[in-house]
Amino acid sequence: MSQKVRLETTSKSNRKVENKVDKPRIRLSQQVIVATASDLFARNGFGATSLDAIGEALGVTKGALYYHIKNKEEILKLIFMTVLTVSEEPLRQIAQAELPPAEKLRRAIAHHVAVAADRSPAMTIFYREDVHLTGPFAREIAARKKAYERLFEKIVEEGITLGVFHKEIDPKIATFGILGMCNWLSQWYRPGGTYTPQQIAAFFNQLASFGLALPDASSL
Amino acid sequence: MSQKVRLETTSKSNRKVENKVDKPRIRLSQQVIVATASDLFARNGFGATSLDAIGEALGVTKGALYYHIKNKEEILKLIFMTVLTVSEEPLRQIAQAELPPAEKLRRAIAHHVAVAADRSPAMTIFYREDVHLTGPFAREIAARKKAYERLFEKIVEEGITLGVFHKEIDPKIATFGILGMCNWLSQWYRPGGTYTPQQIAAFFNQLASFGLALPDASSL
DNA sequence: GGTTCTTTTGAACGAGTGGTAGAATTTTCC
DNA sequence: GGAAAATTCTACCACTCGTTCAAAAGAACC
Repeated sequence: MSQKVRLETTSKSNRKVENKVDKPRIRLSQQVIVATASDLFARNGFGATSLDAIGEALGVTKGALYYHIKNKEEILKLIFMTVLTVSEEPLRQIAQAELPPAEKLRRAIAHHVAVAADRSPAMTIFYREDVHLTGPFAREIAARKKAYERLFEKIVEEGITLGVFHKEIDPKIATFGILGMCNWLSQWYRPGGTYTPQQIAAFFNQLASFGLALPDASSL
Repeated sequence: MSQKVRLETTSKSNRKVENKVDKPRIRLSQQVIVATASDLFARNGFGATSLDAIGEALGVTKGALYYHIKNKEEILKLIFMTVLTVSEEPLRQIAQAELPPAEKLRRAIAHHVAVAADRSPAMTIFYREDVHLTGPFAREIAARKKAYERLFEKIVEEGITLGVFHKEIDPKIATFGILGMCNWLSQWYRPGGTYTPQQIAAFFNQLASFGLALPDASSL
């Protein structure tokens, strides 16, 4: 049939005499499958990424994948779980802490941006491929996603209640705005760019807290 | 699987009879195909939406679609073109107008939010399914998307140059933030919600221009 | 009614998919 | 070295999908 031509990596200790490829030869596991699949899903989409493609990226036939995973959807589920696991607890800590709302918001943005940047592929999948989840798991994810947003919203509400945030802006809309600002990272952020995630987070906090306009401008 | 819902073609000529219950029986055309496909693509994803499903939604076999469209990808292309067509020109007008940057920004946000709200399904597809575009068309879309962002960015730069916007925030990052805020609408906006697109746009402008924090707060 | 043009059908196709089973291979451990 | 366990490969299946096309059905016009 069609023989796939692969690039040969130059810097490998060839253990077997075969004109076969020498791939990274990493020990297969659920973890590495999910990691590799994340990259492919993020780049090409979940539906457009075949198990053959995942196997090939790992230097393995797709049959081998099934020893470590139940099926394709399980990979997707694990990616979603990873994002939630990494995201939820830190935000809960920040929300509960004894801090002024402005500081909470700053930390929440920093946290969210950090996750979005560190786990860029997973984050992309999290917000793009949720339509492929089905059944109770889909509902669980939706619920936890909403709970996460709610934590953000509470911080904004707290600021308004304490009189340090404008009360003209609806907390829900403000939350969606700020989260959208952060989540949009997955559309443009690339590691090694001009700014570090920390710097980006600082910019976003500046924007969300004080806006673009200079206070001494002509307007009120 | 599901049985085919039969149109009542058995009866006599029914040119003016509109009281059908089963299917809309709209005259097939490229336009209605694209419109229906947009809804399905937005809800279930491009890859997961079959031509059978589109045909069924229109009360027609998928073969009939091919009289009006070249192939599945063309539907996607048309959706992308629609979004750009509706978006580009108005923003260009705003960017070129003789207005203070703050007002330009306000109008740009209002415009973008309006498009995102009015064309919610198409907008969702525009930012989610771009991985399915291939060849020169993919590059063209990417270029025009970037050009659109650039117009936004110019407005911010102008504000900084004229000294009415903070110069601490990188214009590119600020633009990504604001656009992200708006584009995130596709994740949560539903027509008929609590706020109108105009109100949402006003909130977003408030946020982007002045931020959440009250100026007279303790901090600097 | 007859002719022509437009539109839809229905069936078929070929490629590609996720998934399975068992043989084959490699690793582990004694 | 060798048995047992762990892991991967090969071959295959059932199915779905996008696409094609000849034939049927409508519509329009005279």
